[in-house]
Amino acid sequence: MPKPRYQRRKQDRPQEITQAAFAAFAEKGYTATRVEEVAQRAGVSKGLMYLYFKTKEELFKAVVKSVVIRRIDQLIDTIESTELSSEDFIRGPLLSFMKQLPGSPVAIVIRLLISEGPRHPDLVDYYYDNVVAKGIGAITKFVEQGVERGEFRQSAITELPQLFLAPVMLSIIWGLIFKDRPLDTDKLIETQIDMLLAHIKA
Amino acid sequence: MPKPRYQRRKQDRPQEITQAAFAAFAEKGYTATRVEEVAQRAGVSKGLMYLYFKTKEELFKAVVKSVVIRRIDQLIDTIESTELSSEDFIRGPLLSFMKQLPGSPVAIVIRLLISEGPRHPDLVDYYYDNVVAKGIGAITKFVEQGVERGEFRQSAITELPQLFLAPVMLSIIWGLIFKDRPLDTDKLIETQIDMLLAHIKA
DNA sequence: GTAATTACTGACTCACGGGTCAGTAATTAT
DNA sequence: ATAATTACTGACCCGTGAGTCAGTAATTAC
Repeated sequence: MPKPRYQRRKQDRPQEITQAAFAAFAEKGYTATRVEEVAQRAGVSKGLMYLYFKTKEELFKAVVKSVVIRRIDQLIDTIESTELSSEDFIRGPLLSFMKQLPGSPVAIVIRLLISEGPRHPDLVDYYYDNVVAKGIGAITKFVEQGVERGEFRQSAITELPQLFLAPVMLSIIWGLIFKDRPLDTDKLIETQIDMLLAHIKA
Repeated sequence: MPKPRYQRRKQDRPQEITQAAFAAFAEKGYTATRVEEVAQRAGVSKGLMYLYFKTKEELFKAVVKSVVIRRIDQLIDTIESTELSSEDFIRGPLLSFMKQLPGSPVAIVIRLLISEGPRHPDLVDYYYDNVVAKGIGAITKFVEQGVERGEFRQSAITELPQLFLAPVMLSIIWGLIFKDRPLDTDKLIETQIDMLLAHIKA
């Protein structure tokens, strides 16, 4: 028969389904997304969904974990191996990293965690440990490095690495709520970096 | 009969119901909250809910609108009538205002708008016009006032009033997702103000 | 007091969507 | 080819919760 109605693709299904689910959740949020709809997007039947994920909630967890950015590990590696001065590193690689966050999947994950996080403390822990703590830790370590090198002075910022992330967070939330209203997120982030550097430079 | 089973209180019901609904939404979010539960909290039957609000969605809108902080108008009035220098005003009334936001109902509304906003563009507009635009406008106006007075110099910050709100936003989101993990939001906000002032003082 | 009014109740309906499973057809083994 | 295996389908089940409404009792009018 020339037209098999479907192919067996056990290997690829999970990925394809989580990808489809991520797209759907991004558009409608977790609750408003129907399992049937994810199935359609992934090109499978509703029944198959439940062969790969026991429940909708389990699918949800798989989706969130699937977008844990490994880029953060990249960034940490870069910090450790860079030969740039602290300031140049901040104005270069770190700034680029920060600028792309508002448009990245991280924004969606933030939305999902705000909506559904309270019902999934384990997921929140997971994200905190693997993304937030790492990111905060990297920034802290980096600032301390700058102090050791004599480029930066001691200041409150060593204990408040969140100040680097504040404009990123605002940009993300702004984008989530006020999608269409303009905001120059790049300039916002740049200006914050300017201020921070002015504040800690030795 | 000494024990009437209920009292008729047409006047107070709407308020009582929206208050109960706000509390419930704050705890569980919109979708996970059952109309029946709000009814119980408000001490009325489920049926009565529908005499005051045609649908659950309409109740939702009423709730969000009910917490549109009039405090923002207060703040604007204060700006216009203050005799403090620009810096003193920022370090005083404005700082206090900012510090109390993360623990205020605004945080809840942010959560609700992130979760449900995409399905209620009119509500988003309403909130933007009556809270965000006003707040942003007030800060902008105030900074410009400082420039006119010669206290501040021209800078990118005039066009980026969101820099004032960035640490507030981060504090709010942090509180929503990582409820229990400590963050010194007051210090975060204070330090941002310090930096901003250092950056724009003439 | 009694009647008229209406705020309020709670048992009901019904659509919706998560989850199931007997059957089917693609694949693999023989 | 044929049988054995199993990835996959889609019609079905059933709990849940939004929304209804006929009836009830508190209030008001007389």
